[in-house]
Parts: sequence; C-alpha cells; structure tokens
Amino acid sequence: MAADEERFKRLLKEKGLKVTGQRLYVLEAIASRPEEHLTAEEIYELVKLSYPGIGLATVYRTIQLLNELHLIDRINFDDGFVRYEMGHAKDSGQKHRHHHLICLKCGRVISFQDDLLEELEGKITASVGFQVVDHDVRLYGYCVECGGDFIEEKRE
Amino acid sequence: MAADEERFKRLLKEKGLKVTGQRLYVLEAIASRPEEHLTAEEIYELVKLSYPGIGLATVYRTIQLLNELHLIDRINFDDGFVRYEMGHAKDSGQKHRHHHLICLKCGRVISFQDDLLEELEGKITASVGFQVVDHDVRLYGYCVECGGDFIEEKRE
DNA sequence: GTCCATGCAAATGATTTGCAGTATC
DNA sequence: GATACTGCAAATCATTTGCATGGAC
Repeated sequence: MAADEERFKRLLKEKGLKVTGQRLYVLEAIASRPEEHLTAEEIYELVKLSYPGIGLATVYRTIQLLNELHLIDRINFDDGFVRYEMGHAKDSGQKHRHHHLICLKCGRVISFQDDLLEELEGKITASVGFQVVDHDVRLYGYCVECGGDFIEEKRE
Repeated sequence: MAADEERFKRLLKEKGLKVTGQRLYVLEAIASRPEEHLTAEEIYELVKLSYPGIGLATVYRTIQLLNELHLIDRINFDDGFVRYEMGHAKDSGQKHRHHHLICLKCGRVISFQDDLLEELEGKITASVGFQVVDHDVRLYGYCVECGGDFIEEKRE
C-alpha cells in the first residue's frame, strides 16, 4: 500500500502533476479493499470517511488518472457501474492477470488466478496471427453459498 | 434465419405476446450481420432500411425481449455501448460459447471457438466449490493487419 | 506567482419509461 | 373488442465537463 502510494507520487511528479490529499485518499480507499471491485460511488463514500469535503467529480477524475497510470484496473460487469480494483499489470510485478468467478445468484465476485490461458494464447497466435497481449476471463455460475458445492458436499 | 424467426414467433405466442412487423425486422437485422456485434443504434439504422417508421425505443424494447428469450446475446466491450449478436446458447444447438479477440489498435472484434476452458472449469469447481455454468473470454492484442503476425518476424 | 486541481452545477449520452394512439389476436 | 405494442417525448442515471476558486510547487 505504502509502496503503491510512493509509486503514485513518483509518477505524478514525473508527469508534472500535483500530489494532493484527495488523490492519495482515493488510492488509499481502493487499496484498503483489495478483494473488492468498487464503483466510483463506493470509492467516493470511502474517501469521505477520511476526507469529507471531496467532490464526486474529483473521485472520477482521480480514478481515471490512476487507471491511466496502471495503478488500478477497470472492470465492467455490465451491471450499470464501472468498477475498479488494485492493478495487476505486468509492470507492477504481478505476472498474470487474475480472472473472475461471478455468482449468478448472489452477485458475489471471486478472483482467482490460473495460467491455463497461456496455452490458448499460443494457439490463437499460431492459427489466426493475432498477437495476444492480455486477456479477461469471467466464469459465471454458483458459489458455494448459493449451491455450488455439488461435488464435495462439504463446504460452507 | 428463417429458423430463428419461427422460433421467435413460437416463443412470442407461448408467452401471449404479439407478433409484429417491428419485432421480426429487428431479429432479421441482427441475423443479417452474423459476424458483427451491433449496438442498439446500429440495429435501429438497419431496421429503418426496411421499416423506416420504427422508433428507437421499440428497438431497445425488442432487443431486451430477444435477449430474455436467449435468441440474441448481449456483450459489453466497455466502449460506451452495449452490443448484441445472434445467440449461441446451449439450448439453441450450439455447444460452446465462442470468445472474442479484440484488437487494441483498430478495435476489430474477431470471434473464435475453443474448448480449452472446459478443463479450467473443472479445476475451479474442484478447488473452490464454485459451479461454473458459462464463461466469457476476451483476448486483447493486435490483429494481423495491425501487426499481429509477429511470428513471421515482420511487425511494423 | 503560476498552473494545476478541486468542487459545484450544468451538460452529456445511452437507455428507460409514461402515455395516448394503434395494431394484433 | 380487449390487450399488448408502438412512437414520441420526457425522464433517468452514471459519468463528464465548464468555470471560478483554492492549493501545490
């Protein structure tokens, strides 16, 4: 988290932009919920806890900036909101993008990681000549709480 | 196409809904562009060619209906428009959902099919207890025209 | 002091909805 | 003839933008 903040400050300075309290609080809010996929409104509410005076427009502008700097990732689950989570870009140390399991009943989103797509990417490049550089995988189904444990019978 | 139309008519009757010219033209428009991922506005323009008097709201309402009936699929590429394409649901005969290759340079979207995810789905179910019923895979990169054939050693 | 950033309010733009007239069954 | 459907215009709602003020450097 502190590492993210340092990175953010450095990038801002490199680009001649200013380090402001609002910007740092927005990043902190997103970093404080590493497992969630927050909407702009949710981030706004979180930031208001520590910086009540912030405006929603500032949150939108900061989110956009953080996304451009690859500090956060943008996800659209097609539910009417664009969501954001801490970045997993290659240049941020993480090797592979993670994927999402989306429960069709309760809407919960679980993240997971897997390298299986490497193989698929190779096949695609070889057969269609399309050079894959990134991917986005979503699996829809039912989580354990909603009846997904039909194999083991013992999860809760 | 004719098969889709018959199916549509049957489903409408089953639900006590009415078969109207507008509805048939909307389905026909989408079916006429099987390789594309049309926006509501694009469908509207297509339908106006054969049915000039149609209203945009009717197109939106019909699209929603077709989607609920699983005759068309909804896709959101997060570019500001929701898009639609002919359905590939299991109950429509197709066995596997297809995926999308999205060119980061020209924006072209290429569809492809692959069964590799079956394996991944099994792993997920076994390890997390999440029962996967559907998936959505998007691969981002560069198409052949935009420099994707890097295997042949001649990018840009 | 110079710009950049902020907050507010107004604007945008895709999609939805209310309603009165119209078409299907 | 009853009811569902349509077209139009107005409403909605997340997100963006204009502008005057305030803050970072």
